[in-house]
Amino acid sequence: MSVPSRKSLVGALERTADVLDILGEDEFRSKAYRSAARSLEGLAEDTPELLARGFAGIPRVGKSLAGELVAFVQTGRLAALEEAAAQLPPGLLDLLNVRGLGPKKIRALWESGVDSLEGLREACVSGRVAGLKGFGAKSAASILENVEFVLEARQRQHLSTGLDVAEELLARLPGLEPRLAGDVRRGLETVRTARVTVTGTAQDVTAKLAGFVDDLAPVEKKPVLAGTVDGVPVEVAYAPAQVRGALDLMMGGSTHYREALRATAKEKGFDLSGRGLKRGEEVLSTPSEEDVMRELGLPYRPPEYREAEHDDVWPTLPAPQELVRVSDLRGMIHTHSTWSDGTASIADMAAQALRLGHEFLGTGDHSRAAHYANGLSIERLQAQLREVRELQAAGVPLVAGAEVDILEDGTLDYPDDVLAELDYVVASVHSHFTLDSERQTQRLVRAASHPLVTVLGHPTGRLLLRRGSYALDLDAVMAACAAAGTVVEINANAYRLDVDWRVALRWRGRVMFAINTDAHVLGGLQDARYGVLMARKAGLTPAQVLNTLSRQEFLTFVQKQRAAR
DNA sequence: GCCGTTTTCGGCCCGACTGTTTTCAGTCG
Repeated sequence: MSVPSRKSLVGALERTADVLDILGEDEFRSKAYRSAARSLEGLAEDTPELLARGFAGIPRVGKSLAGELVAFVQTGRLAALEEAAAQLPPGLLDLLNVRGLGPKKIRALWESGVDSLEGLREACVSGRVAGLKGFGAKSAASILENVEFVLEARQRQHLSTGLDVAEELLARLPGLEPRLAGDVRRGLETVRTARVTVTGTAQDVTAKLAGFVDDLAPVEKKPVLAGTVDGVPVEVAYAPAQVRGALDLMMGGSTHYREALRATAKEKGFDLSGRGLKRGEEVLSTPSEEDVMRELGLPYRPPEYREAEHDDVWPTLPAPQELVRVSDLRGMIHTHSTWSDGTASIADMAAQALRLGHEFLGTGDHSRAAHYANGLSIERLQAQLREVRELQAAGVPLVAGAEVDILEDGTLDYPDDVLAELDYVVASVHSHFTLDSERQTQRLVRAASHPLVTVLGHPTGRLLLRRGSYALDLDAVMAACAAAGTVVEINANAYRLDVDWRVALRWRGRVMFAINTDAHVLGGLQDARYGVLMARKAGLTPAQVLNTLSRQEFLTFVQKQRAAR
């Protein structure tokens, strides 16, 4: 049995909290599990180091939980979770993903006979939900809509999840030249399957993955083995070296691109499939994707640009080697600390950013309206500012900022004279998600046009696989950013990836973007990777990304931006 | 379940919104 990653420990603790909530246990007990999960998430060490010290000395993890975690690592079972989960139908926890449903409502639904998403959909349609105590026609309609969203989303994973699994596969397939394929290779924001390709045979793959991939089995008529890892669908496609190029192309997706390429090949008298490029009965030698394209007389299209949205524009976009990379990011701006709802101090966040090879950190804690996130009053903001200036004097490369709430009317949560003291300002929406499109648009346009706003944070508020954008004319907001010289955030958190890369692709060259992690924990700074993948799909070069500037250049940029307004 | 501590047990983030109620429970950020 493999050692569970720290991420799966976090997942197990969160799941325990969810189950306890639905069972109606002491809410503070479940909160303890949840805050222990947050605490583990924020650590830099992984499971072996934590096990070595018996999970001792971790904030919010006491003797009892430390013991449970040790047992979990050793046996793969979390006693508290198994005991609690045994009392629930297995499909019931999926209801937690439905917006508007919390533990209490889920319990009520369960008591009325609902035990799965499908059951809930049926109960909404039949009118049973609307008749339940505490529910009504409006909530039944909204629940139905959200259930459909979740049922659709259930087919997909966040990019971070898919990449974690796919990279674990790569590590377990040494000697077979393993490479990423499919959605994870193209860096799509959500993925259906964690897919890799190898040079070899089904036997080679099986020998290396037995015991790691569950239910590993051949896919009919394809050179592919499929299974699951932690419930995530995986596929490993294999081919001899001579046809590896065709395999990589065909397993590289998207479906749209693959089908178009097959059709073009057919027109030219070829047959292209995962088993190779054929002309008549002859299988052509195509060890690489480039070889296939050369035989077909077609230009090579980089994986980043293989979505339908790229069809008309990709030849005009920069070559992959010109696109922004993680190593181009010099500043990690829009980050949180213990001053608001982060788990690490400013000094620790800065040290971590430097360890990761970046040059400076920008603070960006929540403003006073964000009570739930321990948002900073003006007095606390100014105290934080003093701490930042002291750290700067001690040589820590920082810039001082804040993530300031955009209020309902589009004004900001701090007065201008306070904002002016900051080195930069990120303005974000965290409330009033349900305004109609016209008011929401006016609100964001007003904020984006504010003379002291540097960056518009996560512009649509979407949470991938959970909820879409609030109602909004996004192009009107982007136009306002272009007019005011306001930078648009590509929030790199794998659950947001907001603004969408398709929008960035469309507005590329007209507005500047910032790839921001919005990190609340030390490990969150590494999410920059996902934002970079989005920026690459949008065809962005370092010059189009604000935080590729040095600290001094960044400060100069903000000064010029303010002066121009 | 964790924490801080008056070292044994009480407190644990909180205001706004929604849809249901008929004064509020549940959810969200």
